[in-house]
Amino acid sequence: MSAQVVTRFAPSPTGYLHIGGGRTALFNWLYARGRGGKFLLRIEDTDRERSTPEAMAAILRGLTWLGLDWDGDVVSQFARKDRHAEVAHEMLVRGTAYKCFSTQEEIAAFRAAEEAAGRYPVFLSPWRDADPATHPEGAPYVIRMKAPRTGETIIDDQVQGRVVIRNETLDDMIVLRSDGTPVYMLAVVVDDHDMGVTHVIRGDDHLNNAARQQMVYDAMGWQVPVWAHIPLIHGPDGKKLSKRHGATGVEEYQAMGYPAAGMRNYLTRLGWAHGDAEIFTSEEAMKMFDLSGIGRAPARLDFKKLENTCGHHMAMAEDAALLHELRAYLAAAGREPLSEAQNVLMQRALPFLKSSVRTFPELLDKASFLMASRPIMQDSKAAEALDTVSRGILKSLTPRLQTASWTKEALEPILTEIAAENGIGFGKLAAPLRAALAGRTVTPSVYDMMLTIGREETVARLMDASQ
RNA sequence: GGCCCGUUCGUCUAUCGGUUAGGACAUCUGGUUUUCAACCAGGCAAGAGGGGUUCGACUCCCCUACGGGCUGCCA
Repeated sequence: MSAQVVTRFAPSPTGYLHIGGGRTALFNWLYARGRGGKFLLRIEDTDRERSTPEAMAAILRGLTWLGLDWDGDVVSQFARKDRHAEVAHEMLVRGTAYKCFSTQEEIAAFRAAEEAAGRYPVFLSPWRDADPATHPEGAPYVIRMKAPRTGETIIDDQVQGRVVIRNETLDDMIVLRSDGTPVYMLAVVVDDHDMGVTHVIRGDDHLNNAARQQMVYDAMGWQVPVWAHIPLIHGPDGKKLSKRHGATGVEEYQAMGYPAAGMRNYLTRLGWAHGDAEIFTSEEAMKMFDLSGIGRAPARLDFKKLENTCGHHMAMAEDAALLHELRAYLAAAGREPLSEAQNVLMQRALPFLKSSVRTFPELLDKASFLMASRPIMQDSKAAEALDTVSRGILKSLTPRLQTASWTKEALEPILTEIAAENGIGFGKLAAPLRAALAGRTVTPSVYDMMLTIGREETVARLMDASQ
């Protein structure tokens, strides 16, 4: 019987949810959900200077949009500071940590001297093995971990493999500051242990830190979690993803109109693979996802593929869910909401509209014929299609539409007949029809449009255009 | 500077010592079509460089180059 899997996502609330962070959260979610485990959320807000409630709210919004639900309450790391301090003092008792009275000036001087001598600037505290009797009374101190000076620390990473770090390159890191507050490196370990985290899946910028953290686990006699350090996401030019590449925040992608399911699929495949699987639902991804499928090289963002993936998910989506997400998009992008009438028409049009669009803006563009209201304004190309002859044809068409039953089967013969009577191909008839119905030359099928807006509106638009 | 990680088509990747190095996106060509898409068929396209190990290396080892990360009383 194996213990339940517990993963977590632990962002710092210093800004919006970064796309890389979103993917890290996604991997943790997928791994836990696919194994009946728990996915926890912890906010690393110990840096009081940079942490803001706005940032925390933005991160939660980002995760929610991505569809990543977490178990239990959000844990505040700052709120657990007493527990962290307690562990630091327990390390003191165990003899795996010590009080260090060195001032920052002394440390800086030590480092400068080491560097000048061409050695590693690793600080070696003179208080490491000092007799407590020699401790200065009432002087401020930090608690440092008594890290092994020799040998090596081995991180058995599920993605990076066996990483060996020589202990001499690591210093006795501070676990508790002189003001009694814990340092991140201690807080993560204590929190992960207390929360029962079994698998730590995070960015590989923490790979080196893992060695230090593992020392804390060892010092406390706690079980080390399974490590999985995933590569960061890069911009299209291969450099670290930053603002100049465009969108880096998850919420920006929502505002650009990418469907969340497509975003999840794309992000899952970015840096992870399972054979030739490309398009899949989250449920399928949960079944397939495993740590061994994660690549070791950083991946670049490719908007073309993102769009393509989103296109598949648009087509796969259920109409009701898609309509719901469309309205959420409109709100997120600050666009005008659908009117009652537009909502009804949209429901009718979604089945054929969704099959050929990638994003919500594209969907709305294809739906412009139902978003517009009379009189329909023609763009220049559409106006060209409405020459005198065409207007006459449209005019002769309207009486027949009045009596036809409103199905594609019934309309098709009427339109082909009209085209034949006028000695033109169907294509020549479709152009002015498009212009009259949508005001453009690029539109969905004329039948789909007519069926969507209905007989009355169709006839009215044709009459308008034939004037 | 030191330490750690990485490098297969333009991009995401498969391969886990023996393959015509496969798939997807993009791109190009053709087909279909009432327009744009979508769709269908096909084409182009890759193991960073150099040394080893081996009967045989994209796969294992070393060096170099390039990219990234860490090196804080930040997280």
